[in-house]
Amino acid sequence: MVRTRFAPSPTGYLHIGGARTALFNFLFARNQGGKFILRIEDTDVERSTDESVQAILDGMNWLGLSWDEGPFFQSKRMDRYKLYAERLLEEGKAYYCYCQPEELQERRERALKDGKKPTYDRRCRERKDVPAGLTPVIRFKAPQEGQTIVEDLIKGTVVFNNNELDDLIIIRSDGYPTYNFAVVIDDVDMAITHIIRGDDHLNNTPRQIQIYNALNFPVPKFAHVPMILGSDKTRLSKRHGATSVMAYKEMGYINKALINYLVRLGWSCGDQEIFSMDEMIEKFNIENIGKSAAVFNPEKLLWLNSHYIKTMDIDELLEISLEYFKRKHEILPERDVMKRIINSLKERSKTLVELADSSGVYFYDDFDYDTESVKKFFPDRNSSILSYILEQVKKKGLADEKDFESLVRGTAELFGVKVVVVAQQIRIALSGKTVSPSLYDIISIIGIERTIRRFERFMDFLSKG
RNA sequence: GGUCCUAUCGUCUAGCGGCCCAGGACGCUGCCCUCUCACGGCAGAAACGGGGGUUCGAGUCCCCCUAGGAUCACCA
Repeated sequence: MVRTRFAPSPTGYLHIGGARTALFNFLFARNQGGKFILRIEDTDVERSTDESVQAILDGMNWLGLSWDEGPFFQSKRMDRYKLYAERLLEEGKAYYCYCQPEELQERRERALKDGKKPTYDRRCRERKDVPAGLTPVIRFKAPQEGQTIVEDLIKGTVVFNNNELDDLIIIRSDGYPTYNFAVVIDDVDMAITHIIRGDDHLNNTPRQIQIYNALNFPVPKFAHVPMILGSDKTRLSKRHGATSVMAYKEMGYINKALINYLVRLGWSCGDQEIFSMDEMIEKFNIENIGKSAAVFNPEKLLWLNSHYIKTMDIDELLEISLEYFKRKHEILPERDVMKRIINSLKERSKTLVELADSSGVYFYDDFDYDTESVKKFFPDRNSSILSYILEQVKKKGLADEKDFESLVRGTAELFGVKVVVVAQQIRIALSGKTVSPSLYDIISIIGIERTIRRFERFMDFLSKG
């Protein structure tokens, strides 16, 4: 049975890179009929916060990445790490080290200055005495000869010389385990079969394999996925814009669009660009994950978002866009009117924020008139075309869109002007601008009464010069 | 600096020795559609980092160079 995991440290929100790692783990588990486990790596007491834990959970939930087990917390598993550290100690595979952080730091810097490798010199390895007043750390006795080989599902076979790897600390002086140790114990306890994570961990992998070996644990399969880079090809960070998953929700992105964007960043399935969650699960595989880093491209994400806005079921679109409309307007019309509003706006909105922002024309009757537009389409402030149309509407009403169109065309012909001119004059009267949704959409949604009022208000405005 | 990873249009990518004078997508440009803005449709510009091999044949395999990235903590 395949078991994968996502193991973030709660030192901030769920970011784009983490979300993609989580997604790949999720998809692989689902594709294989396995389990997806969530684990919080909070052994760094200084930097871990409860808010971050919540932020990560929120992000996962919004993206729809549901986990089967957990969340497990490393901070609640201290006895497990202690147990195995002691076992290594007993078997002579680990030892106490009394070197203090300051002196280690100093030695590292000196080595670096002399152009040497800044590795730990193993000086406490054979130490027998117990210095008073010093709390020790526990170090892993790493093999000094031979090689450690990582068989990576994405990168292939990667060979590390053991003399490159030093005796890493597995238990800190405060009793907390370090990452490379805790991660091994956890993955074994949770029976993880496939470790899919960012390739910034590739260099850690041989150390972890050595610990698996020392403890006689079976080594899981590794798949190191390439990083996500910013537009300047450096690691994606705040400098490149929003990196928090929830910030994208704030900006009006749809979870499905973000997921869809993320899955295609580093993974492909022929020429297919659009994937539903079910399709992703069905088609996802590790073989088609690329080997090189990918640059995050906000334009493509925006395109996907607008695609989902355009093609999404209207009821669903209404549901998810409601909160954005509520942010913008005190009261909202009833459901079916909202649907018509959204339908008229969705073709020209790339985000849900844009969708809500562009809805003003349906909500307010007391808008300002854009001076440039008025100047352009009413150079002598003549409202005769509008008053003719108003007259016709009052007399005959408007049956449907066809009716409206023939009225506009008929009017254009009658006054000897282009259809565009008539349309734009109406548009300005109805919206104050030269850009708006389709005229008949506006008229039919706000109703004939408000349409007439807007006409009269504008003609009044014109006459006052 | 050591170690490790990577290298096809600006970007995401297809390509797993001949189907490639390299395909798709975003973006860009032009045209069409059109009551504006959009949507949509059509067309176009745009790439195998460089050098050596292997082979009848290389974007595809090997080596070197170059360029990016990652990592070298009592962070994860």
